[in-house]
Amino acid sequence: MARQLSNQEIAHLFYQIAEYLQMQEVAFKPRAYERVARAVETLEEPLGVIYRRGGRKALAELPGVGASIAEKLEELVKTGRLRYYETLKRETPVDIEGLSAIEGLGPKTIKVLWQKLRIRKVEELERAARAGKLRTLPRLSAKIEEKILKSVAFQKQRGGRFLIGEALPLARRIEARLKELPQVKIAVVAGSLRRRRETIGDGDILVVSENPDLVTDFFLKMPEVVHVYGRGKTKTMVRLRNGMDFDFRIVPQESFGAALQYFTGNKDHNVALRQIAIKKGWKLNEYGLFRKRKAKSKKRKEAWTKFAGKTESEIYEALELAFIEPEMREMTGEIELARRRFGKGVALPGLVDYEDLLGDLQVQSDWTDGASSIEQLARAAQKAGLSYIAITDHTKRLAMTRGLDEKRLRRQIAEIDSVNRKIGGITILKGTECDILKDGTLDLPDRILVKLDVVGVSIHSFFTLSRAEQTARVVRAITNPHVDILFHPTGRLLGKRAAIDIDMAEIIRAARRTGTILEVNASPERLDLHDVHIRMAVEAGVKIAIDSDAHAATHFSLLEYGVAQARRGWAKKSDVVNTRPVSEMLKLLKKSS
DNA sequence: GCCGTTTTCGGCCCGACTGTTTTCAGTCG
Repeated sequence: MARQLSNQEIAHLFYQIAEYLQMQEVAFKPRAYERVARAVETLEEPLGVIYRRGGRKALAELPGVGASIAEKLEELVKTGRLRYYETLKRETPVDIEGLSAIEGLGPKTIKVLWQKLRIRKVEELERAARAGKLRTLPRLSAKIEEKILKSVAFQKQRGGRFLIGEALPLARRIEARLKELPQVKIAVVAGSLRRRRETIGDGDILVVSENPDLVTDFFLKMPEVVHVYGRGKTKTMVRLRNGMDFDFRIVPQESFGAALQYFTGNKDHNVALRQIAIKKGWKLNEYGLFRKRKAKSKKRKEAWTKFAGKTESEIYEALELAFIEPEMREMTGEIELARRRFGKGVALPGLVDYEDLLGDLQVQSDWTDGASSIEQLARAAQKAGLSYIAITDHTKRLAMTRGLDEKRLRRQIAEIDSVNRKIGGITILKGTECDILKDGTLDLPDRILVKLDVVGVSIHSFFTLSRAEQTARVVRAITNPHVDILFHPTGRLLGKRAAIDIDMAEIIRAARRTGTILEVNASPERLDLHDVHIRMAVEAGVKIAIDSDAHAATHFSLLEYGVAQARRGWAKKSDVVNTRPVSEMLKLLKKSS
């Protein structure tokens, strides 16, 4: 049996196929392969699982997959190989991913480099550029050699995507600075940052100003800017010191809505909107929504009149769509939903809001690996606008954190009682983040769990059990009648540790059966559950809790990322238990039901 | 290669910037 390729690997393969086809100047096919690559990347289940359940037919039901691509996916799942790809690779045996990652290098140039200079990979490109060999080729020059060398150097120091926890604060600092300029009417973060994706490739910021030159100068003089890729009247692209690329766009006031819509994306969502416009005989671009003007004379070839574009909602309205929140614009069914909801005055689907959280159900204190005392945490939470928190320190199996045993937890319970008496206006709940042991039993006995208000459980060991074992382990843990919440269900650490292999559909069914709440952990390197699983959970009627997992009094601000993640998972306020006052929230936990 | 609120065939988003160009190709988002 062939090794099972991950969805990510299959997507990479398809991206490469798209590049090869572009190289051959094949029309339209590249986009078809890219579309499937993007779809495969965001699937919640491995393709192999989908195939074993429903065969080639199930593959063909994926968006953008027809008969031909379904057959190729089947071959990949069954054999781990794809002859079509291998043929393309044989014809042009180049490191197409590495080379296209170089700024300004696309399939056409890569093809010429291979044909004329036999350049296959980045190191060979670098050597040829240094030797001044590229300038002998058409459309290339000494200047481009320099550009390529600079880009190669950038590539080496770049660490891929950035966590939203780093990228968003950086973008907001830039946004705030621009807003202080009297020439700037509006400055707003757009792109994947505005959609609050968990990781960010490039930053986007949109500005309305009547003095673009001056504002662009100001932007380029910021201390963070280390390189300028290009500068124009409306668009300027730079590299920042932390390695992140940043696009800066300036539009006139009357196009602000259209520009914000366009620069927020995502790409597929925008394409869908433009297609709707075309069907109505209109045109949509970043300047507005246009309809054809009646031709007065035949000499004027094309005349368009703008009739919407000042605000985003105007655009959606004109296209007969209910307004779609940025976090939902990922082309995963939001357009269809917006079409159905149009004109019914219903926001879709009424997402949980950034102001909605009243409590936080996972907080660690200095009793284990947190940095702040229970009292400090409570006061900081209060300042952050919360009316309750649960102290959920680790348990003894996690020895490196000095995890609590039954005895110390009893002492902590007494301590919480005393802090609760001392400070008013906020309720401190007694809780735990109890370790799930290898066999699915818990690190603390029931007789102490029953004393607690909030019992969270989580996995911190045996990350590599088989899917079946891992699933059974967690199902057993949450079947315990004292367990209220499953904390960070997949255990992933973005950029550091993969998610455990677990059947999330089964976990969601078990959560539904047992009344267990699933956590959306707001810590930027976790953001766990992720969006597709939140959506599955919410659709199944499972409640979620958005927790900061605070390890210090300053960490309650992280809750924002958890709310963003929940919104990306289409969660409503009513789906989130800690949007409710403490007494109501407690009623949703198991022991009360 | 995919797909259907005009279509099972004939379409497929659209504009900015760069460099080497005298009118545009390539790349990017």
